[in-house]
Amino acid sequence: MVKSRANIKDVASRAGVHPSTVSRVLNPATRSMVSESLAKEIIRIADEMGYRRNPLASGLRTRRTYAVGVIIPDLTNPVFPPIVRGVEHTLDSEGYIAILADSGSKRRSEEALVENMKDRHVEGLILAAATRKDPLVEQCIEQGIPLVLVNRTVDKHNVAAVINDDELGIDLAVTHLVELGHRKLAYVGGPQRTSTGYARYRAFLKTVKKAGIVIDRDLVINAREFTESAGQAAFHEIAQTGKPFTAVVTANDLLALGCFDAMKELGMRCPEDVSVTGFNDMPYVDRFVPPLTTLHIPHDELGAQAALLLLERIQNPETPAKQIRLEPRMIVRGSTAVPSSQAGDESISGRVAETGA
Amino acid sequence: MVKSRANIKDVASRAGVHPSTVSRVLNPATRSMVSESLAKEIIRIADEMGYRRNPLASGLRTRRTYAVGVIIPDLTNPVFPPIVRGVEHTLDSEGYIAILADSGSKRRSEEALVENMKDRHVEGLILAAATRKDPLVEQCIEQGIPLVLVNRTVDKHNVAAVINDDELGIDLAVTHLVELGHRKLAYVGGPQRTSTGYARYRAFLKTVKKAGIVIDRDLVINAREFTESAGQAAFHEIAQTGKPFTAVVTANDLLALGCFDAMKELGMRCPEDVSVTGFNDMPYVDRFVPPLTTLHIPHDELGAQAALLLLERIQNPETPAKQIRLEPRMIVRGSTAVPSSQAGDESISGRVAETGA
DNA sequence: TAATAGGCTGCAATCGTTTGCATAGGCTAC
DNA sequence: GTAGCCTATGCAAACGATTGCAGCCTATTA
Repeated sequence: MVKSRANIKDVASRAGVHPSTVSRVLNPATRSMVSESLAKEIIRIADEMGYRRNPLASGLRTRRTYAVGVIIPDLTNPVFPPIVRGVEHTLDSEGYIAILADSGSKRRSEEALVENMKDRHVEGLILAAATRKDPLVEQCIEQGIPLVLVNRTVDKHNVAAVINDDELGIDLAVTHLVELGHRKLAYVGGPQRTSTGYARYRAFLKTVKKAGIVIDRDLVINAREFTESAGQAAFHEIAQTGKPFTAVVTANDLLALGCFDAMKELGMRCPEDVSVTGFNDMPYVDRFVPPLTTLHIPHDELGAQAALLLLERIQNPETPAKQIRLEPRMIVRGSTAVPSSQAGDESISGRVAETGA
Repeated sequence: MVKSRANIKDVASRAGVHPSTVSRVLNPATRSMVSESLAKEIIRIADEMGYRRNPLASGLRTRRTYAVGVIIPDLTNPVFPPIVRGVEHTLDSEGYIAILADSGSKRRSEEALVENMKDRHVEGLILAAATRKDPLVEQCIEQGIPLVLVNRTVDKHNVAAVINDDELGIDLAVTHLVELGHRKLAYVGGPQRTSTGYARYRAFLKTVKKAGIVIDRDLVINAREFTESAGQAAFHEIAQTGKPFTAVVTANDLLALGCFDAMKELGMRCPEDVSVTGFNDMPYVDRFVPPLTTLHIPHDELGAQAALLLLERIQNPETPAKQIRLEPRMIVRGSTAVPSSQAGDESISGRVAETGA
């Protein structure tokens, strides 16, 4: 404000050349057009004068902003900060900035946010909260906005995304429980409108069949939200069937926490009565009682890869829409254990009946 | 990219007027210059054509970007997401965007980030990680960049900030403990280079004196970082003195968690042997063992107020630099209790000696 | 030695808006 | 009826950078 920076014209007149020459020197792609000695001199002068390119002017002319929009459903959900950080660091190292929008409060629709981003001429968009059939995603694609999904994806395969390998994750969890000796498994899943909720649910059914275990469908509940209270309600619903189970696979740490809550209310102990696995490895789940056995997702990496993929697609819009799947890692903690000998029938269903009545 | 939006010239020619007239109509401040009927007609046409102002062109001319930079030390520290969310929501509702930068990885210095923001012509800056004497802050002020600190502030009073009332918070914690009957208090503080670390430390000494309690200075340790391991180390250091204490006031939840860890290592129980208070009320501290008694800070509100304050200062740079202090709220949970009768001397120091040897 | 090629640099238009100034009416007032 | 004023609009110059095109100068070649 006080004194505006030197502009390209200032540099030019100081160097005794035309502004266009300065522009060419300062632009790596066109630098070779200018004789080396002059280029060096101009660079020296520009540095000396503290010249910095004005991105507004430059962007106006070139229609590039070196900005991408990042839309997050809820930044206070501990899954997203590391993703955002990964995205931001990667973007920054490539000279891009991240315009962050949290669509959390329903005050504003995601459409409005995307519209806003478009107005700002972002060069691409990273969406962390797509649903399986997301009209917003369709819209972006139709409009030709480079788009990368992260964390969740859509059913159609023609959109770039960086996600977790849900099937592998569930497989690891189920295998872990089976190896401990569990045979009667329950499942608390997430909303089927999300790719994670859906994929983990499908994976559970598939993995379990592969392991030769027959699942009682009454012990499989998909919650409507990935929240503690939804997990709690789901566990109660499962317990209320009175059917025996020694372990619960959940699709998300928060759901697992909800299960903990429900178990406490029902007087059940984890892992003695029922083992529980989570998904995500949120911060501090190792400090809960019991420490949660869960699947670690490299969220930073998810974000970094998403940013990279987006930049690639910005460079070359014809790049086919890759789907990158990162591997989760099983973290065994205290919420899973060998099923207790008398586990199963009477002990659990008895307790439940007691409380449920 | 496919088809570029209608621009002001398109709208003008469709309306049969000069672009400047359209510009005036579309700008609330100059709308009254144009006859009402024509204005209405132009607006209709602009809407119909889906006209959207090009912020690059507009910004180039007006030197406004409606963008502010938000610099966060580490987004994965649970304190910051709600702040960022508060900031972002408020900015958005005023037509501004948030350019987020996480200075976490030391790869890039904060100076570089600020420089970057300046290059991007942000209209102001929100800094969440100032130290008490922050050269960066000085630099921003010198350069006349509207600046608001949030979460932490600097010693000088001429800079706008939205922070927590640290003194009140510590007062609440100490009062709570004293009311429970504690007299022998220890303190685990944070880095004195931060305003929070410093203010809480000063507040502790002051409050304790006010309460007529004499503090053994060996039981007061300021950790170098606000981390679990630093808290753990500090607690060990305190315990190693062998001096009696029944409660520890900490300057931060992470430090408190570190104390939990150290106590576990020393075979001490919380709250039976020693009560612990935290500061921040991070998510999930209610699920730890024991659930942490701490001070809740309205972080969203902190962020929202900071954004508001910044916008105000952008509007009118002459606005005096207000410091807004939000009140923390005491949340009593399981980590504090009445001191046990035999608490203090032998029991604790005995245990410590045992382990420490 | 003259023609030509090619490498450097300058020229000027352009990106889309904004805004000080000019001007054309219509109106009031004398 | 005309001078003067006010209002509504147009004009054109910015804002700062980029880039196709033109032109100059040097070097190469015949």
